[in-house]
Amino acid sequence: MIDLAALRADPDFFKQAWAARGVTVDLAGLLQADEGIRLQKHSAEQKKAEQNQASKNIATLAKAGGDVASAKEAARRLGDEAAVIDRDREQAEAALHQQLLVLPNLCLPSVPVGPDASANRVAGEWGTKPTFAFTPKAHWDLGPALGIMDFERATKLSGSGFVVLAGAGARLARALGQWFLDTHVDVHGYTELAVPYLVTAQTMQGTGQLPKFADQLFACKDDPLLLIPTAEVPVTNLHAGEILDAKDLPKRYTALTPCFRREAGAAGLGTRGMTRVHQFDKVEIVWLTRPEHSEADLLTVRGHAESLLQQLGLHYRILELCTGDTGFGSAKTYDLEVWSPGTNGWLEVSSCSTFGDFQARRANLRFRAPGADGKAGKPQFLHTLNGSGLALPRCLIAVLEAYQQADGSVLVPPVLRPYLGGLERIIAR
RNA sequence: GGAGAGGUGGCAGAGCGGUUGAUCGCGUCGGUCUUGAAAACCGAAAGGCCCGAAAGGGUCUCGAGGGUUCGAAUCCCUCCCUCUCCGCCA
Repeated sequence: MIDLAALRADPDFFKQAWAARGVTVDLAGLLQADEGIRLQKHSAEQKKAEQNQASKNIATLAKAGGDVASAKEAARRLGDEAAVIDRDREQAEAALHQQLLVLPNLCLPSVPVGPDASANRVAGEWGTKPTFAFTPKAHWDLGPALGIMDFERATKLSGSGFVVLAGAGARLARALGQWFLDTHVDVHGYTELAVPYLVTAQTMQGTGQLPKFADQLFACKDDPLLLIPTAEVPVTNLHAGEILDAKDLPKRYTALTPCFRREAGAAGLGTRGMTRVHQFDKVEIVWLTRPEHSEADLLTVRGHAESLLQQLGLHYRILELCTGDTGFGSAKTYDLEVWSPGTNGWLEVSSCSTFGDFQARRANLRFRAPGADGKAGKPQFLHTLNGSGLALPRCLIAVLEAYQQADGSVLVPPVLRPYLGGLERIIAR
């Protein structure tokens, strides 16, 4: 949610920032609605102030034994008048609120301006593309051949867009998740959380999935709960409505959860294999931090995700998303894309973003820092960040394809072997 | 799912329908005292919004939403949550 007071103060700034994202907003309409609401609020409050005063007078008058009938009538009228104005105002406010909820965040000045993904900037590259003395296979051939990946039976169970992992494949996926989590906790210093996978609509609104992206969420039939599309949702909302102490910031959490995504609009999911599925596991890292640190913290988050890819020995590149490709709530995003030799393309395995105070406003995430005078300062919105660290299926794909051998077997990256009981090579069986 | 109890400020816990946005205590912060600390004493301290350059003024908030009333933390209704007991269950 954007700051309405800031919009009021400098509409042109917002207009330009939204234009950079390719969004046109009816600023005049917003400001007019805002102005009207504030006028209504003021006049209703004046009526209420008069009514409150009248009520006090009635109390003293009644104690003195006077006749209060006409005073009551006058007070009632004031109350009724205030109620009429309030009703109108509440309607206008709700309408304005709905408009604000679907407005995207502004990008930071450092974000490259551009219309779409073609304008994203490659901000770095690590490692080199592996070379093969044979033609490397794609994971959708490799996996089934090794007996560790079963698309047909998954379709039987759940329809298209699902996968069953078996044997060493299932264990390799689990190994990735465990190792990601352990690294974040033991090396990077995160606090691990195990969170609900079903959350309320309000929680979804806090991080920005609702109301705009309702068609991407799985919902329960008989309960008002929704399946999380990422751990970002429950983790970022963990402290919703709270005022945190500045000395407790930054809060740094990590969690491994399944992610459920309808991928509506991606006809047939658009891709073969398990690059895009309705359910996948992901380790997420989330920061709640002080506003002045958030842009620097974003690089730290990205670094934590990168270190995993480096230790896995996977070639990857860093994309700095342009204004037109930056997600709805994000102020700045880096994507990490890993090289997939089997498909000769890049796979997004991580997206690291700072949201500024956009989510904090929605979820009412605040902190209190000591003021200049040493006294407790006013509560203020904190900043939220998150990054995938990392998404499991595409890492699994990259590992299988990059570590495949001429005989169809796959070497296990050394860093994962302890999690696979020492297994060094996955062989068809 | 059934029965009962309850939801008040960081915590604990009062609160006849009328200066109660809220007693007291603990904790927190500032100060006095002290070499320093503790103790003691003094003092400060909820949040949102509106008007205002500011000073200040106003309004709303005692789980949420409605209702009764001139006036609701206090009365009524609905919902949510917590606790205890029972049932079911990984």
